Amino acid sequence: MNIEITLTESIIAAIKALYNTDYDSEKIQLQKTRKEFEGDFTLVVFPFLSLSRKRPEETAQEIGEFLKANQSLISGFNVVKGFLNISISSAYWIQLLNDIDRCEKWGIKEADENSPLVMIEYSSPNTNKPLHLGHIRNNLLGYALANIIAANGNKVVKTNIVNDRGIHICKSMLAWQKWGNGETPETSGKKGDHLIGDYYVAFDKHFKAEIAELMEKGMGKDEAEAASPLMNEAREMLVKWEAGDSEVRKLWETMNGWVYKGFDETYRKLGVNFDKIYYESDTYLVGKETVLNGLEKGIFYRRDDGSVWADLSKDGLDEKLLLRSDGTSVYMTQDIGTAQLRFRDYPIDKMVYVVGNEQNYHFQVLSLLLDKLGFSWGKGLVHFSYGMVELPEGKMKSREGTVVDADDLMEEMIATARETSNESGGRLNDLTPEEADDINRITGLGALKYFMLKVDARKNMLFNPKESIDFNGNTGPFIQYTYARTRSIERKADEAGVVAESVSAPLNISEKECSIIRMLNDYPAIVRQAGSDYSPSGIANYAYELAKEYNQFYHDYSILREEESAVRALRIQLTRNVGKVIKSAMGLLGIEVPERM
RNA sequence: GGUUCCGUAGCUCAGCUGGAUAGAGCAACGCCCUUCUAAGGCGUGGGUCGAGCGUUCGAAUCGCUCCGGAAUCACCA
Repeated sequence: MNIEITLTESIIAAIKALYNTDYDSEKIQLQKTRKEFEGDFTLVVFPFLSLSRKRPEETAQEIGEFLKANQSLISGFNVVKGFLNISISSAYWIQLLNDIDRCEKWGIKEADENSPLVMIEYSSPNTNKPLHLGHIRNNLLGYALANIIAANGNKVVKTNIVNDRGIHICKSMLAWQKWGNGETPETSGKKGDHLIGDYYVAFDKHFKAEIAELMEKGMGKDEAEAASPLMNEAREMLVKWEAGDSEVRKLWETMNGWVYKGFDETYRKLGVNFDKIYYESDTYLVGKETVLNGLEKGIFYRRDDGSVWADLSKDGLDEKLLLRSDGTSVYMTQDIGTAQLRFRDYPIDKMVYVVGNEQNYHFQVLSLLLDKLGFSWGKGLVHFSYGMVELPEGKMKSREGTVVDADDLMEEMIATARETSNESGGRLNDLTPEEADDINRITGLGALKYFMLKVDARKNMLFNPKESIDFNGNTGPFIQYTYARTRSIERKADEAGVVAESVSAPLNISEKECSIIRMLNDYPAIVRQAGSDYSPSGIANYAYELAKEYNQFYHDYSILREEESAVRALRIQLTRNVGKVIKSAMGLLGIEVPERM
């Protein structure tokens, strides 16, 4: 039984007995007592003044006395102004710790056959360049969110829609044909996605040179862009692709294959994965079909020039183009097609799209369109909208070469972790190089992941490379370090043969221990909250708070050397459960924790 | 211009279903490694919570109006 619910019920009983009034449990304001006051929970009594017709202090006092007399869990209370601070007995907290200890997965609710199915789309890369910092935020958020939703008792399908067709990939293909001399990932030693990215850049370079040349000859900018032979060639290639030209298709398949191999490596390193991958080349035609279907049903309308539109003015939005006058599809059409295919493949109850906030409007429209087309989850789709990642110099711009590459960044983080562990006394020296590498990989990536996840996803965030590599303070490695300590203590306790299976009252526990148990008690609610708010940052900040609290405890109290065996057992048990919860919370975020570091 | 989001310490961020003296980390300064991992702990300084008005016993939190910043409003994706 949850302690807060029990207390709330007691309070309602007290109000009934003292003031003969039925009070709604929703309106009871029970909160955790602030650190500087004594007690565990605080009842705000201001709302009861009109019932008691007494001053705040007196009201709090009489409610406190009633509670103390009628609820055995309450060991005492004190009154400060209109605040009634209630202390819960040590016996209860010890019992709770035992319960948590026995529980396999504290705070995690597993799905069963009847659980709703949530599909979550994230990553969604283009195949013409490697993943960058913005994708990292997307991938980490998407993966963490999937874990959090699953931990709240939902079936989860992680999906990725790959943008594998369009003018962008034709540009890379064309550049490779012209200047590649048959270069492959094998011959060049480059990762496939980087190789293709290089040709995309090459195209842009030559294209710009062409424009400059044409403008020198007296053309305007738009005119020059339209006349560019290079761009026209790319467009021709796209037309050939759409027509199914075998040569173009073959090249497309080869080059995309290189890119996928590169992406797979990046995803593996980052620790994210997918259950089902969709390709835009498979979905864009379905989208067209679905839109034409909608047109027949009168959901959409056709203009004189042949283009197809949705009128959303009744929903407070504008009109939206769905098919161009030449019959080709636009972004929105493709998303509709992808939705159609997904719905065929899975009994989706809820759809979550992890996509940047620059597309807020797009998803508002998509939600309405899917609803009109009869998708049951259309209206309630969640656009998990996250802010952009900015650099100290400003925004990332590929043209200005300020893009932070995902692979490079991960390598840099791991290298810095290696340096840091060497500097701090060579603490990994007794391990094999492979073991040490693994720990450096875990902490380096942990620093990166935690840095990205601790910030409220909605906000634009500043990524300062120097600061992110700092492993002090509110960082992933700090939490990992705390975990490594708890594991170390457990190992030592095992060696010494100390048994800490169960602890029983009577035992007076210190305020610090009590405070940590209270934090462990909060974990299920934190997971629930993160699930309903779609907020990985809530879990991240909780993990930090818990780690910090334990670190202070670690410094202030001896754990293994406490003479009294019951106290020692309690502290080891506490340590074990802090470790368990940290590992669980970090696991939800997709961050590994090392056994030592 | 319309819509949406953001504005909290020098910097990066928590806190936001209204509650007590607004919290961390970084940066600065001073302590603490013969004691379970110093990637640590303790302490000092630093704030008109963008501004104003309103609701309330009580506002960083809710409402309105401004001011600043971002995104979006393409037959681009």
